[in-house]
Amino acid sequence: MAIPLEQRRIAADEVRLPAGVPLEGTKGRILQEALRLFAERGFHGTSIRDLADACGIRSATLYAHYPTKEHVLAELIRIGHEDHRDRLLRAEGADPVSRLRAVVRAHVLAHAEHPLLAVVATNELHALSPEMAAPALLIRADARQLMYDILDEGLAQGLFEMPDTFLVLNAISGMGIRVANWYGTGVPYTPQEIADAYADLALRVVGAAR
Amino acid sequence: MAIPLEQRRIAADEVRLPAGVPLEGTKGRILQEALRLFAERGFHGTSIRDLADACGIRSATLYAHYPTKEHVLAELIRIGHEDHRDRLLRAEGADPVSRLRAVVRAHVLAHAEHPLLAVVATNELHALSPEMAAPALLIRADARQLMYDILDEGLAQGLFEMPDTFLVLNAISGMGIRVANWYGTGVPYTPQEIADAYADLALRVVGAAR
DNA sequence: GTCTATATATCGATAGAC
DNA sequence: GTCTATCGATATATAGAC
Repeated sequence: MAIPLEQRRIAADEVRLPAGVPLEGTKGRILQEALRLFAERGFHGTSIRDLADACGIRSATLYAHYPTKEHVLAELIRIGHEDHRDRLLRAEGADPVSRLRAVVRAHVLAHAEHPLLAVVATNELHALSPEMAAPALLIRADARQLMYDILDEGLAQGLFEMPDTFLVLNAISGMGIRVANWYGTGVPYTPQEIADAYADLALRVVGAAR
Repeated sequence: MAIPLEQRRIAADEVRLPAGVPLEGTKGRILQEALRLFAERGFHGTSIRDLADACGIRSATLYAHYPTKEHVLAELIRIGHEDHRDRLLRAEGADPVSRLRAVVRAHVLAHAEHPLLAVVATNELHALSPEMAAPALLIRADARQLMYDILDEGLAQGLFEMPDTFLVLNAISGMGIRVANWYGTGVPYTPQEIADAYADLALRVVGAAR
């Protein structure tokens, strides 16, 4: 029986990876099918044979491309975190208001344009060994600091008016993260529209004078 | 090796269930250990032997209390959704502004006071069969409608000013859901303080005149 | 209700032929 | 690089004694 849309971890169907990720050949196929299955069922809910079946190969063939199942997950999580980081680093603005707008847009776009990847990166990190998870944790810490800097600067310049930086950062971050879960089939907005709307909401949250 | 805090799915440590849930005896012990393990590692990442070991019993003994592992998860998800629903139903207010404040407070409190339960209810629903997931889906739909009604009424009365009800609802809902992931050890706020702060943020998000 | 013992299926991963 | 075949470990769940 098909799982109802509301029960799924993700509303999106389309399997998509950021530009530059090699999709050719069996290795690319494995990565895409792993993305779909890990997003839908989780890492531990997907067997090596589920993955091989989805790729149209035998399970032993997987090991010609990846040393273990965990390495496939680690690769997806690396791609997801690097894509998110690169988007944030490209987000620029002349002042805290426009910087916050740009960063929130980038954050939301990452989750709306690659929802499966974002769900895996967010929700399956715990399945990695601490050694394999470490690079993603560094990227996360940088992203967090980047957002803190914007909020602090907006406060210092008297542009923002917030009850608490920590809580506001978590609120803005969290509402973007959840986009990956609900954006997909049947949602009548483009990722750009959602990003724009959420950037406006973030500016309200920080109390930016408008 | 212990998993670093930042890699965990949850920051909270304390295993707690809502008032009224029976905790006595082996059955209560199983429920509490399952809550801890399913929140930390996920349903598919927890074996029946992991659970039995945590309870200090043999795996066969589990089946004297629950017919399958899935039934243990279903029970936790039922408790989580019913607690959340009951909190929302108790949230009252004379006008849309105070109703929204009360509902957001209740939503956030549910996630901050029972973060493990909320993480399991939110993130492991997909692991249930559609039949066992159905009751939770009904409760979710009701909660969503309840929030929609408040936003619509606030708009109709000219108290709120929003770009889009759907996006705003998802934003407010999402920032509360994520509280379950980050609230816990080392966070220097009480659930009440977070709930109050997030209620203020939600009022900013809906553009409530203040 | 809890145990020992085990049935049966599936797990991740490997060996070796082609 | 892909296959067939299989290893050894582990999965969920059950049978039957106490």
